[in-house]
Amino acid sequence: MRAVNSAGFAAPAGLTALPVVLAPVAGKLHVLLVRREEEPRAGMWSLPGGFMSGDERPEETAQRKLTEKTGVGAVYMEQLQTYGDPRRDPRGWIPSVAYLGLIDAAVLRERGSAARWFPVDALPPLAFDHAAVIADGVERLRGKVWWSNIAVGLLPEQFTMPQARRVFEAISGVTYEPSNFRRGLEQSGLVRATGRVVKNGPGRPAALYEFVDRQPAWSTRRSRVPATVRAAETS
Amino acid sequence: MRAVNSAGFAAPAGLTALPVVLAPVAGKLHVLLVRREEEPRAGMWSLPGGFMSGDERPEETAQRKLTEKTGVGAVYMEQLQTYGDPRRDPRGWIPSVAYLGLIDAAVLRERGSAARWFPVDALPPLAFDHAAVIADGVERLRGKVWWSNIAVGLLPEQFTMPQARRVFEAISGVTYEPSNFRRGLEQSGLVRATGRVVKNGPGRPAALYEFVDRQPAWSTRRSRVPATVRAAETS
DNA sequence: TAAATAGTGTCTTTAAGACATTATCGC
DNA sequence: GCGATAATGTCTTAAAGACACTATTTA
Repeated sequence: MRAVNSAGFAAPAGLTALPVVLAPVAGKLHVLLVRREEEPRAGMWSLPGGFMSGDERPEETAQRKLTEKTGVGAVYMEQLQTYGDPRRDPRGWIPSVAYLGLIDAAVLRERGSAARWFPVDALPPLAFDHAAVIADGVERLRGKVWWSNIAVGLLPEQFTMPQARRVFEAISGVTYEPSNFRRGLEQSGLVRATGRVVKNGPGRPAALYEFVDRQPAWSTRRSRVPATVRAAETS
Repeated sequence: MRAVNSAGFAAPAGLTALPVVLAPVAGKLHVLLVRREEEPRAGMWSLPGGFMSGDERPEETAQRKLTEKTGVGAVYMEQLQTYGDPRRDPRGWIPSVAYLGLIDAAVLRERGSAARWFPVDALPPLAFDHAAVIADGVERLRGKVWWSNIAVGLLPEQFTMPQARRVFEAISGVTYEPSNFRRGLEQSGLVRATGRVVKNGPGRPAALYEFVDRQPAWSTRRSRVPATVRAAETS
């Protein structure tokens, strides 16, 4: 499969959007996969990508493909990177622009769709280079979760500290000491108490928190802009 | 300008590589720009990009275009992101894959080429969305410089602490207290002393350091994988 | 009241910022 | 010796980890 544009330059045979949709399920980070219905690699598990059409922005394509194949949209979507090796797809030169999508796991429950959640540390054989793409998505999420409000995409509008803690634990794969977790998240400046509490069964009721910002934002905690505070004179 | 591939899908009219080449010059971070020779936007300053050919990997194209237009290659090159809005280029749907390139500023000295260094905080009017692309490159460099050995691309093989400090200061735009800078860089685990020293003029001779790793690597300092060390049991 | 869960307080260790002091060069 | 530059040491503050303790619910 080849393509040439009207000016004679080589052009890709197509451009695909490739959403890596992550969510914590049962305490572990999972990724959403679908079975490929067409050749090549028909029957294999893969990310729910698809061709871009050139009349919408790439993020829109990623969202649309996701919705078409799963019935839901992601709460959060950001670009990861582009995989453009000409030999990555046997059909020809087809670069993929990968996206990281996050979704409140409670929303999507594999409702008969072709999509299924797999733990990111126990993936089935995957088509193309999708295993590497997933690894990049997981790394991005782990790297940002404490420094940005990216977890907006994984928690309900209001949540308790233990709830947030379980989500963070699923993401990073470590166990947080509850009081230190609380202190860390409060000092991040990303969340605030709503004043409300919820009671679930026995135990002290939990206070409800919410994100200060639901648009992408960074923690107020210095992300290594240390140095003597005397900023270099901006000449 | 349009393109259609042999399977009938819409395809981009072309795919360009867009290197954002940064280097500290005279204590300030600069970016390498060229004058556009062709329409559209002929005569405007722009990043030294060019069309990918489909027979090389995108990073190779970025390096090649850079070398063609400036006579030198970057020491370090990593992908930033892809700008794929169909309306970003008046010629048609032409996504650009942006790369961050780093170079030892001493190497390239605008040797009559069409390329020129501009301070990143005093850019001329730029073609297309290149101003935003440069901003993304600068942000990536600033965000990584303390946490990875990305500065390998900006320093000679062996360097002194004051030398490294000046580079870091140019990147971040702040002034570091020398002894704290030294401690921070040493504790990063990224560099080691070679045992050699250099004398330049008056003053105590400076010890030479080198990067432990010249391939991309992360600082050993915890990048917020805090939590109780008892990692969650990997089941 | 006991078990369960949430939240508070505090002690210790480590990293970061400020700054004084010492070391080694050219002249 | 003196000025210049590099390197070391130390005091203070703030963040991170461990852990004991208190609070509020259901049964």
